[in-house]
Amino acid sequence: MRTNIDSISKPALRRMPHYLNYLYEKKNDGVTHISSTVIAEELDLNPVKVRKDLARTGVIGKPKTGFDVDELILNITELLGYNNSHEAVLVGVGQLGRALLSYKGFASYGLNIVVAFDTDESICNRKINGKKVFHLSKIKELVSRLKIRIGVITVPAKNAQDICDLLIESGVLAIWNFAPVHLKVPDNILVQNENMAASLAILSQHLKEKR
Amino acid sequence: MRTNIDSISKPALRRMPHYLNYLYEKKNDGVTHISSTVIAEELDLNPVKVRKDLARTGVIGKPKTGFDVDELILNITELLGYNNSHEAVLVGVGQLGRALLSYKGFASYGLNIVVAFDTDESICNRKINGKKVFHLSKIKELVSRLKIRIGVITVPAKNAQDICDLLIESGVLAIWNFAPVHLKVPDNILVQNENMAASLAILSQHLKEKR
DNA sequence: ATGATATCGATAACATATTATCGATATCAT
DNA sequence: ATGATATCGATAATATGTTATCGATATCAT
Repeated sequence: MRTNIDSISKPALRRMPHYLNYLYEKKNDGVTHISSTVIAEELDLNPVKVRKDLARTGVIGKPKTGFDVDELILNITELLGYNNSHEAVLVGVGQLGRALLSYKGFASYGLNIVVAFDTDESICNRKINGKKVFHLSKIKELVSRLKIRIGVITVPAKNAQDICDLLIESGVLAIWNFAPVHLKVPDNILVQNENMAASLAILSQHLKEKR
Repeated sequence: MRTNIDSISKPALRRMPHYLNYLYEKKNDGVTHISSTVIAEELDLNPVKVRKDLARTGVIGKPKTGFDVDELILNITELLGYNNSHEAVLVGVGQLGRALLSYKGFASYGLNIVVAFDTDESICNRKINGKKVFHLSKIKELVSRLKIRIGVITVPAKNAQDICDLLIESGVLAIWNFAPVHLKVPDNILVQNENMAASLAILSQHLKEKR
């Protein structure tokens, strides 16, 4: 059994950003302390689960008062690595790629897409939201020189594996994959699939059950 | 204990589109039969898990031969409701909204975004990818008249709850939420959060563990 | 035909995640 | 000060999801 002190379950980790959003809202409303009960209520979670998650951040709550909002925000932000921002590159400047490049919100999540790549000459050497688009042939040189660790894949399914390989060759350690394919990678590389189809499956199932 | 014959776990459901993609690839390569072992190998899953998932589709495999690819494709497609397409509306025609409107791929997932809404007059009454953008004030009338059941929310966080309420009032049963907030909804309504921040959390954690 | 083998499908063991229970403690009202 | 109460945090119970085991069966080679 691996009881790493630093290990945190993926489900728990995925909940953290939710807590953070919620806490920011509350802080904005002038709230300084909040109980796990209330959080659970408003986020439709089990209070015990919330307490467990929050305990994981190292913040300790006070009976009758709850947790210090600022302290929670600080620790969750730290835990999620939103402070020390990660630089990333994006490959595939289609509609979706463009949307992600234009999205200002990633900064607050500690992600900073610094450059993009595409094979289409007509898009290259432009800027989108201040980020320059290079031809794919430049990727290895740039990624390794800039020591980029995250690659975002927004190319068509059929090209995704090749791009993935290229990214890993260039030194990328984690891949955010928007292409609907399973990517083959070495053990030490993480692939996070952004899985629209899977979400749709759940929506569709819900509608089926309603009928 | 609820042992509904029709119930399928969410994790399993989320895996289904993966199988489907993979099976299409294989079919394309001329493969007619495939074993759970091979699928598991290539998708980095446990073979038993694959068998369980496939069993859930109703297809029965043959020892030594494996499962019939066409049959699997058919049944999974059915299970996921990709045949009887669901019509949806999208609210919030910003960068992301536009990208989703332009994405042709949803059709094959049984999702059809038919119209979009926004409050910005300057975007209204145009078409994006053949889908007309209406002013938000028209939403209730249109959604209820067209009997739309799915709403896609791509508005800023602060407006999301209001839009959500509006959609539900108009008769929507399932919501695909891209705004980073927790939406409060009645029990019978499903919210599927597309959770970029959560995915980023996992990426970031991986990088932290590498260091 | 017969035996070897790949594969299935069912059951059981295990791991993980969620929920329930309960004693301890800080705050608040009296 | 004192007692009532909300809340925490630890431990236990449950549920869910994953993995292992194993007998049964269809195919293939001899």
